[in-house]
Order: sequence, then C-alpha cells, then structure tokens
Amino acid sequence: MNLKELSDLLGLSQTTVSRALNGYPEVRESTRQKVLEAARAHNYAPNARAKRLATGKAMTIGHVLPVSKKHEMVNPIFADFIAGAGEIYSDNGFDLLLSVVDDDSEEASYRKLVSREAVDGLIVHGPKVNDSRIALLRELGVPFVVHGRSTEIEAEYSWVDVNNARSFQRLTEFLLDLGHRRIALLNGLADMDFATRRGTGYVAALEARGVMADPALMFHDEMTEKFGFETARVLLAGDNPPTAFVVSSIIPAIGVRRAISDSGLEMGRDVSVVIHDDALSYFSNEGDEPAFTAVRSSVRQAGRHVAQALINKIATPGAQVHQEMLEAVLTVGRSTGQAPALRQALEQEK
Amino acid sequence: MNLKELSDLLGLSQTTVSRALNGYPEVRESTRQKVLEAARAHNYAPNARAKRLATGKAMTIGHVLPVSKKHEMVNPIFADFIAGAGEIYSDNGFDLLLSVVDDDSEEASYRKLVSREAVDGLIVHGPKVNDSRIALLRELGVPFVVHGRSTEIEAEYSWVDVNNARSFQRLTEFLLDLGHRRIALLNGLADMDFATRRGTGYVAALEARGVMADPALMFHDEMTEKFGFETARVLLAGDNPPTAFVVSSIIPAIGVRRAISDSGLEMGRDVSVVIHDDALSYFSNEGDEPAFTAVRSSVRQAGRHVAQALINKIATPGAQVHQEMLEAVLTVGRSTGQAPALRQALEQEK
DNA sequence: CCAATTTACCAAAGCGCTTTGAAAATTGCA
DNA sequence: TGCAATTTTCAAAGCGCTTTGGTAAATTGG
Repeated sequence: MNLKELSDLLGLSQTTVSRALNGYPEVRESTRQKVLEAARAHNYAPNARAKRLATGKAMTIGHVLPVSKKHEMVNPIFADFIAGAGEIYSDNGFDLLLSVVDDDSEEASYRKLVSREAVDGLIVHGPKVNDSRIALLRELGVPFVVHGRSTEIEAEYSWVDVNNARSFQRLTEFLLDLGHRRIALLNGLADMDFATRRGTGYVAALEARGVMADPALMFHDEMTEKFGFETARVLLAGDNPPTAFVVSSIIPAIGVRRAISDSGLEMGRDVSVVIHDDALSYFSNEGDEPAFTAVRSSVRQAGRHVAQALINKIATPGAQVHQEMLEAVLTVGRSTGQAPALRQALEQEK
Repeated sequence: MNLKELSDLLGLSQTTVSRALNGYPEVRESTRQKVLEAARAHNYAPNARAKRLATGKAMTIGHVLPVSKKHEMVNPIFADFIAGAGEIYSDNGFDLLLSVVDDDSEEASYRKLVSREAVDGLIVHGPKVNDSRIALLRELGVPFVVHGRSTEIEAEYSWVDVNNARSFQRLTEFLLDLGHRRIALLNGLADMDFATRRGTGYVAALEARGVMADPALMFHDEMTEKFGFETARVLLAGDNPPTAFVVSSIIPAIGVRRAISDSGLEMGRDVSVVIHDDALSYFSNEGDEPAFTAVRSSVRQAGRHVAQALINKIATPGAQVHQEMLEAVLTVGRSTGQAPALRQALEQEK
C-alpha cells in the first residue's frame, strides 16, 4: 500500500492525504479522521525511503562502533549507552544507524556516512586525548555530540561527560581518609581521554595529602575482568603490596575481588576497593549494602542526555554548543575499610 | 556534490557516471577511471536516500532491542552479538538499523519497520517459547532469521542456534561424573526458549543417572550477578546445600563465586561450578586454566552466522530456510572438582 | 445579495538516484 | 570506402513521497 493507492481509495489527492497524515491544518477535521482511519485499516505507513528523499532529512542518527579484529573487545558499556540513546530516538521518530567498523577505518566510516547523507547527526563514543574525529566532524559540518571530552582540543564542540577527575579524586580521598597510603590505580587504556582525567584526579588527591604517586601502582589497560585479576594478583603477591585499589569499572574490579580472595585475603578488611560504577544493568551495585564503594553515574542516563542534545542540535542548527557535566554520586559499600595498619594501631590502643 | 554536478563536471551524462560507479560493463574503461577518480577527488558518494528510493532496496537490516522501563535490563550478550553481525553487514554494504523499544510495543515496532519499508530483513533476538514474532514476520512476508529457536512453533523458519539441550546435558554429566548429586541449576527467565532447552538437558542428564531433579534446586531469573549471588548464598546457608551449580552465563556465575567465597568455601574444591560461556569479550574465560569449567560458544560468532544467513536469504528470496546448529565446546577450568563426599571417601581409602 | 476572504482540496514539480529505450560514435569486414 | 554490427553515451521516465502554486467551494461582511 502506497500513498497513491490510499488516496485513490479515498477519492482524495495525494496532497490531501499526505497533509492529513502529517498534521497540517489545511485539511478538514472530518477528512483527516477518514484518512487516519483508512491508513490504520490498511496498515499504511509512508515509505521511509521516499519520505527521506522528499524531505531531505534522514531522520537517522549514526553511531560508529569500532571493533578491533585483533583483540575482539567490545566496549561493555556500549549496550547500556545505546539503550538510553535509543529510547530518546524512538520517542522522537529517529532511527539509529549503527556502523560496526574495523578500528583503523573509523574515520573513513564517518566520512562515508556524511557524504552518503545517511544520517542527520552523529555520536562520538570513547574520545581519545586530542581525538581527530572532532576536527573531522566539524570540517564535515555535520551535527555531532561527544560522549566524553577530548583534552587538548580547544575548539568548541558539544559534549556530555561525567566529571571523571572529581570522581576519582573523591574515591582516592575516601581511601586516604581511611588511612590507606599505598593505593593502586587500575585505569583504562592510556590514550583514552577519560583515563587521563581519572589519573589526574587520583594524583591530585594523593598529592594534596603529601603522598607521592607511585608509577609502579598505576596501570592502564582494557577494562576486562582479566586485567583486574592479573594485576591485583601480582601486586598482592609482591613486596609491599597496596592496601587499596581504585578501579575504573566494575568489571576489572570483579577480577580484583577474585585475586583478593584467591590470596586468602578479605575485601573490605585486608584490602579496600573503590570503583567507578557505570550502573550496568546486569551488574547492579545498588541496594542497602552495595558490594563496592563507588562513584556511580548511569551510562544509560548519559545516553539519554547525549541523544537529546543531538536531536536539539539538529532541530536548531544555529544554537549554542551543548556542554553538560554529570556528577557521579559516591556511595559506600562493603568493599572498603580502614587501612590494616591504622586498624591495628587503633586496636592496640584499646 | 551530487550526481548531476559530478557529471556536468565531467561532461558526461548522469547515466554514464552512475554506470561507471556501479561497475556496469557498458562504459569504456578509460571513462570509468576518470569517473572514479573525480568521485574520489570530490569525495562523492551517491546519496543513500535517493539510491534507496530508486533501487527499491533499503540495504538495511533491522534489529529490535526491547528494553523494559521497569527493570532497566539490557541483555549483556547483545553488544557482542551485534558486533559480529555488524562486521558482516559492513562487508556487504548493509546498514544496521537498531530500534530500541519498550518491550510491550515490540510487535508494533516490527510492523512499522516493515510497512515503512525501512529494512530489507530482520533479526529476531531472544525468542520465547511459542514466540509470536515468528508468525508475525511470516505473515508480513519479510525475510528474517532467528537467533535461537522457538519450541511449539511447527512452521518452518530460519534460525541459528547453539545446542542448548546438549550443552547443559554435558555440563551436568560432567558434574555427575565427579560424584556430585545435589546440583543446582541457575537458569534464564522461564519463558525464554533457550532456558527451557537448557532445563531439559539438565533434567535429562540427571534422570539418565537415576537422580531425581529437585525443583528446590532449579531457579529462573534474569541473568545478573545479583541473581547468582543471592541464590547461591541462600542455598549454601541452607540445609543440605548443593555441592555444584550449573549456571547459564558467566555473569551470574560471578555472583555464585562471590557467594561461595563469602561462605568461607572454595570454588573448585568445596563447591563446583560449571557455566555456559558466551565468550563475552570483557569476561575472557580462556587461556591455560580458565576460571570456569564451561561449554563455550561465541555469541559474536553467532552474530556473524545469523547476519550472513539473512543476507543470503535477501539475495535469493526463494531459497530453503537456513537452520544451523552450533555446538558448544566443553573446556575444563578451575571451578570444578570431585564432590566432597567422594573426595573424602577416596582419601580415607589411602 | 454579491464581492472579498477563507477554507478545502488538487495537479504538477522536485528530491537524487537507477534504468529503459534510443541515438551517436566506433569498429569490423567486404 | 561503405555499411552493418557493436560499443559507448545520452535523454527521459520513474521510484513514493512532500511541497509549491494554484483553483473551486464555502463562508463572511457590508
């Protein structure tokens, strides 16, 4: 069923039927009702391809998911982020175009999406320090919003980010307050912008208390369970092991927890762990006593905000850039306790 | 830059330029080269919207991701599956349209995608027992492939599935061989087809050894870490606790592991755990000594197979249905050992 | 009651491509 | 050299919609 058939059926012109369906005022209300009813009865919906050509709008937002054929890693927060963004798209009549590309052809993929005019706007995921995609998209003149920011880029662009520096500063301060001094940091890959900011916050907190940041306690890698497990296992078996861990995601933290219990230690008593919690749906860290002390910031909520910002940007092209900082909430769980040395000192006092 | 501009620039007709770009034979090789070069120089790519209208093909595959606004759960295997499928789409010039919808309007979403002619084919995720989407898509006459199967549907349809019954039978047999008799099953939601099949395999293995399946040891829920943790904690604290767990995914298994160590027990010695491992990229269970004994079947690989099957189906509409069974591989890890009673008996013998 | 609006509808053009049917240019062979 | 066969190129139609620039019918006002 197409527009012509529907209008022939109704004895109306295509113009009138189109206008009736799209809510234009120059059509009598009784006519509109007839049209809407006929459309429903025949399960008619305007052909998306034709509509897009006629209007010059794709009504589509592009997301590029780079996958490395080498290590086969898919960012685990991606699904939750996209679920949040997708809700907003659905509510606003946009489609979501997901382009899965090899990570070395990511820029080409953006270019192609724009020159094909397949999308009205793009989301940039996981910006690196001085990320080249931002300049590219500005040059291409396509609306875009970054989830995160990119240090060293002074040009204006729209972003929604969580305050990573502040979050990690608070996590580290929390441990310092409990008497910890040897605090390991398990961070994301070094070229990721968020990892840089997290590192900065961690170092700032230590230095504010006169504790030297020890490079031997700072690690960068993909945030897998394995990374957490192996790093913690080595550290805990070594000389002068850390008494606490700051971990960039719940996933490596699960590995850390495993290493702790494999070492015959108890998390929250012998070793403390704090995390950044993206509120992944299948790893709830909420409730009365969350497993981990954490700064929490829902990545799904971030997806909603990013999507809404982009849609607004598309609707009003001349508008200001949208820059939005989300603050993470610190919640205390069962993974932290006083540093062992401090605890022993206090116990002896009694 | 559009086709008209490009052809004016070259002093050729739109026809010739179009044919040159699309590899038709009726254009001189030297002309084709000029056209290709000019297209590259001006970064021209045919407008996707116009091309789709002209060809009548969307060159797009639809995936519907239902999200429940209530429990905010996103299927964790989704990202890996889609990464696999997306690779195949990219290789074949297809776009991936992801529709995120409230789970009670999933059917309406399929209908809409089809009547808008926004997609050439659809993937069905997470089929339930007697899933209504299969009849719907058959009725709509749109090519589709199901990831999984749906019991009680006798009509023919294309699917790619892992042999869930056989996998869980083998896992259970493995535990029985080690002397376990009280074996708990932590399964997915009861209405999911895969969960039914897994339950069948588990029960079949037990009954083959004359062990009665105990309903008090069989659990259905969303496969979160929390589900694993809380179920195992209660069971281990109760009378007559199980000595082994069969768990539907590595995520609840991580919860089970936590409950075991919280109970002062050791996984692999006091309590055995076997899992179905989807080979999620951030939870590697591979290497020399995987943490868990598992049947492994890469969900990313499944995504590739499903996508390829659908593309083939679209290319040759009249073809047979595609029905493909993937077999999972059993690998022994450190999470399993002889049942404590058996081990004690053997130790006494010495 | 009739001119001036306003309302309700329509025919046709256009979005940027592909594809059909025909014309122009080139080639082969007598 | 001349003409048929072949190769190469082109003009125009069509994909299914929106939107422009109307016109006829209904309504209003003096």
